[in-house]
Amino acid sequence: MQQITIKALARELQLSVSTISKALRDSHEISEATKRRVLQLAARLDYKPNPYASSLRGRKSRNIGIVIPEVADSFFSLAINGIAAVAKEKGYHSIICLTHEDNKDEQAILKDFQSGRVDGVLMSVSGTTENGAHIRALMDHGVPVVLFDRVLPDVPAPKVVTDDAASAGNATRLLLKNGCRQVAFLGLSPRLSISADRLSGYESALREAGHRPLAKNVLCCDADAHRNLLAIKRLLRRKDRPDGIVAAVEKLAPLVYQACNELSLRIPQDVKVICFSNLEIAGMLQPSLSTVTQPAFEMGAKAAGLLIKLMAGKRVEMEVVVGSGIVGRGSTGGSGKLPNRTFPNDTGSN
Amino acid sequence: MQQITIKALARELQLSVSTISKALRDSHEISEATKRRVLQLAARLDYKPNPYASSLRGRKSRNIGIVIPEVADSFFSLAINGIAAVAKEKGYHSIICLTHEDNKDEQAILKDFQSGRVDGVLMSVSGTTENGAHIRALMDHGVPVVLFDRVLPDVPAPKVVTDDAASAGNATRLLLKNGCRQVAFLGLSPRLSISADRLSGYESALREAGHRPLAKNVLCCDADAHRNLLAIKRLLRRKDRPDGIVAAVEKLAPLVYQACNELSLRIPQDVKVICFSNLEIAGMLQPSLSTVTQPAFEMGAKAAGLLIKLMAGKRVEMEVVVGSGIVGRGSTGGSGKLPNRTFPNDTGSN
DNA sequence: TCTTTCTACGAAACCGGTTTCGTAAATAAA
DNA sequence: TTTATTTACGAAACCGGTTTCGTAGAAAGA
Repeated sequence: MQQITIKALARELQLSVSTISKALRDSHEISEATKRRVLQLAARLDYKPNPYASSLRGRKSRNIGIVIPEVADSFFSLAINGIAAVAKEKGYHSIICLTHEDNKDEQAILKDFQSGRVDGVLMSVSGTTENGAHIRALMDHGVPVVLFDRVLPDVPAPKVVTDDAASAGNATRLLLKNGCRQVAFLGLSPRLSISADRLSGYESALREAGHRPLAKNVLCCDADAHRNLLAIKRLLRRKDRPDGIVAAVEKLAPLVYQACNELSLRIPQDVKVICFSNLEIAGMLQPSLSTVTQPAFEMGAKAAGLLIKLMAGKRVEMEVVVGSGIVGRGSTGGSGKLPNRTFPNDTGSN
Repeated sequence: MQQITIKALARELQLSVSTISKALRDSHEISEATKRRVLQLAARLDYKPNPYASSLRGRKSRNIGIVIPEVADSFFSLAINGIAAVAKEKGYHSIICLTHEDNKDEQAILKDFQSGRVDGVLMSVSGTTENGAHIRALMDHGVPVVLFDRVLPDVPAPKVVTDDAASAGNATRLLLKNGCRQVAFLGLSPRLSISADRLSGYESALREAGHRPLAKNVLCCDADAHRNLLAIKRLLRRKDRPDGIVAAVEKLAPLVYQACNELSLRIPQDVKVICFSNLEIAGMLQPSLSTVTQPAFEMGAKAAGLLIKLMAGKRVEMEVVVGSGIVGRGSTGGSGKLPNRTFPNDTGSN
C-alpha cells in the first residue's frame, strides 16, 4: 500500500526531494552522475510520480474529457480510438464519460468538469439536449471545448462535423433514383445539428426532385428503443406508407429492420433503407445495409488535435467539415449486389 | 480560468478555509447558520472542490480503472454500462483504458496505475497477454484488482466469468445435433481463460459425441482482422473442410460470414455457425446469427460490486460464475426460423 | 591573489483541499 | 460562584510533487 514517493528516493540516496524532482525532470541544475543514480533507483523501485500531486501544483491535469452519448455505437467507438491515439501521443489521458442520451447526466458531467478534473473537453451532445447553456458555462470557467459530430449552434466552440446536409441529400437522391415515391426521414431531436442538417439535406433533395417534404414523413426518435420501434411501425402501417427511409443515426437501422420484419415488409422491395452508420457488419445484414459512412476515426483525431492546440492557447479554425461517403448495398435495391461506393466529397477545410 | 477555490469562499465570508471545508462536509463543529451561509455562497458561485487536492490529501482518488481490449465490442460496451452504473452509485468515477489487444499497452496502463491514479482496477485481459505478472505487480502495490470475462489463472484476484466450458459445449452440441460432422473452433490465445475453457468445452462435447478433437480444426486468432480472415478462408478451403464453426469471440463472426461469402459457401447449408456474442443485430444478419449470449451488463455490475467491497477492505468470493444462454437462429440451421432459446443455466454463486 | 561566475544542491513556499489540535466564549455542572 | 464541558471556529500541518530562491564550493577571469 505504501506508495513509493519522492521522499523515499531522497532518503535512500541521501539527497533532498527537490534534487530528486529536478533529476527526474532532467533539470540542468543536476549533475549527470546524480541524475544517473536517481534514475537508476527510480527504475529499480518502479517509482511512479503521483499524478494528483503534479496536477495540483501544476494546475493542469493532462486529462481530457470525452463526453459522448454511448459507447455501443460504432461511430463513437471509432472516434474514441482517433481521439485516444492523438491524446496519448501528446501525453494526455482520456476520460470517457457517457451521457446515455440524457441531458441531466450530461449537465452533471460538465459540472464535475468545472472542478479542474480535465484540461479540455471533447463532446458530442446527447439527443435530449436542448441548448448549450451548460457547455457555455463550462467554457466560462476556462475549460476549452471542441464539439464533434453532434454539435449545437449556440455554442461558440470549434466544431468538427461531416457534410451532413450534402450526405443526407445524396442518400435521399439514391432512394429516389431507385424508385422511391415517398421517402421518410428518421432523426433525433431537431435541436441537434446532425438531425437538423441531415433533415434539411433530405428536404432539399426532395424538393429538387419535385417532391414536397411532408411533416408526417419525419420522425423524431429518442433513446427509448421500444418507443422508437413502435413509432417506426406506426409509420410503416400507414395506408400511404413510405417506400424509402433515410435514418440519421446508426441505432435506428436495426429497428427499421425489425419493424419491417414484424410487418412483413420486404427490404428493399417494399421499403428501401439507408442509414448513417459505421457498422462494420452493415454488409452482412439481412439484406445488406446501405450506409452513409463517416470518417469517424479521423473526426475524433481532428477534434483532439484542435483541442490540444486550444489548450496550448493557440487559435484554431471554428469549423472543420469532413466528407462522408455513401456505400450502396442491398437495402436500397438498385443495381445489384456490388456495392456502389461514392467517394467522400471532401469539403474539408483542414 | 481562475477556479473558485475554498480560499475565495473564505475571503468572501470572512471565515477561515478550515471552517469552509468543514461546513461543506457538514461537520458537527460548524453551526447551522454558518453552514447555511457557506452552502449558499458555494451554490451561488458554483463552487466545485478540486478533486486532485482531495485525492492528494485523502490518499484515494475515488476513481476506478477499467482496462479492456476495445470498446467496439458489444460485450464490453454493455459491461461498461454495468460497471459505470454501480460505480456512479457508489461515488466513483470510471476511467476507461483500451489495450487494443496489445499486451505492451496493457502493461503500460497498469504501470501508470501504480501511481495512485485509481483506487482499484477492473480488467479483461488482452488477447496477447501471456501471463499475469504485470497484474500481480500492480496488486503488490496495494491496488485491488477484479478480473472479468477474460481472466488469467495465475492471478490471485477475484474473477467474474461465465460458464465458458458449458456454454461452448452446448454450442458445439447444437451444431452436432443439427448434422455437423466436423466442427471447428475459433478462439484467441490459448493462454486466455475464455479461449482455453471454451476450447475444452468444445472438445468435451466432441468426445461425448464420439468425435476426436483435431488440432487442425482449432484456429487461434489475434487482433489482425485481415490475417484472421485469411486463416479462416484457409480453413474453409481445405478438402475436408469443417461444416460447423464455434467462434469464441464476437469479432470473428463477421469474418466467418465474409469468408463464406468470398468462398461461395452457404450458411447454414454448407457451414453452420455459432458465435459468442452480445450483438443486438445478430438476428438481422444474413443469415441471422446463432449466439452464445453472456449477461454482459450483469457481469460488469457484479465485478464492480466486488471491487468496491475489496477497496473497502472487505473479503469477497474469489470466483463468481454466471450463466450464458444460447440463442439458436438461422446460422445453425435446424428447426426453422423461430429462435430456440435456451435459458441461462445459472450456476452463479452470487 | 581576489573577485566573479558557474555548478550542484537544499530549504522552503506552493498547489487546494482535509484534518488535527488549540482556544475563546458560551453553557452546564458543582 | 467556581469549575467543567461544550460549541464554534482558526492556525497550521499535511498529502506529494514542482519551482523559486539562496548558497557553498569549484572554476574562471582579472
